[in-house]
Amino acid sequence: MASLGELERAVMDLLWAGQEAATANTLRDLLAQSTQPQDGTVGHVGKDLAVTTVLTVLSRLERKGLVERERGTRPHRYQAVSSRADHTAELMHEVLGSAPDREAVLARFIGSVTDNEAETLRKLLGRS
Amino acid sequence: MASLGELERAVMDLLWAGQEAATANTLRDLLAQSTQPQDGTVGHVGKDLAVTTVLTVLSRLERKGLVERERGTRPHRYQAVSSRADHTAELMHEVLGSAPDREAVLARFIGSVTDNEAETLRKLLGRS
DNA sequence: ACTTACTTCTACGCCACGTAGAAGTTGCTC
DNA sequence: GAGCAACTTCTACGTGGCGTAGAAGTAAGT
Repeated sequence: MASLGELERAVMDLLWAGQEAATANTLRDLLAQSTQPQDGTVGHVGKDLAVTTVLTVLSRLERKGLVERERGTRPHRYQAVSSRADHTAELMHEVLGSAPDREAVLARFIGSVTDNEAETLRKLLGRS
Repeated sequence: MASLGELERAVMDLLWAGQEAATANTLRDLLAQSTQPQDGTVGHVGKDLAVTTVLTVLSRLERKGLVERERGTRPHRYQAVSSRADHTAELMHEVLGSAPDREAVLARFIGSVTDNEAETLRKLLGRS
């Protein structure tokens, strides 16, 4: 239940980027903009999509529990359920969780982490 | 390019479990056995598959770079390219890699790790 | 040469996802 | 309060991955 499609990911990226809940139309516009001349934004460059397409995707994301919508307001407003960092961390746990040899995995994982990140991890883990 | 199907995963589990390279037939038998009365093995319980099915899956796994085969021997022998731990760790890096806020992700990640694992991680990270 | 074991090719059904039109609903305006 | 405009829901189609396997091709032993 982990992976997202390309468009789904693009939408999530937008939702994660903006702090406010967004409408389908807003998202459609943002998705269209992303392609403009000098594009800085990543992802799904400049798709000019129908609003219904965005809505379909949002529904699917809602079904997957990644997005929730306020049904009260007239144009429903959508927002990510959890932050990107939370979601990614959860994904990592999911990947790790399916392993019978968690420690071995962690060993490999740590083994191929950058020095900076190792330092970060040490700090996060508190003093040994 | 990450996720595996159910059968693909079952096959990988077998390849990861056995240390020797295996033939399609062997794998087919192992997949069939797994269902027997008192099953201990996880996964895909007791599918009685055609050998061609297993071969198809193995080809796909080969294409994905997870498996390699010796073409010399007459019944080709298949083996996992990397250990399960390596593969899982790689997956974790993949998940993490797609995040612009790696540190935040790591923070969340270790925030929800068991005490034991935190301890393991401290050991793995060693002193500076 | 014939049979037998093994491999490759081709294929079908299902489901996720990108994509969107058609149909239904709600709220504003005259 | 009837009609329009905006919005949502329903339905659907094309593509591609995966489970599944038969048909066709190839090699190896008798």
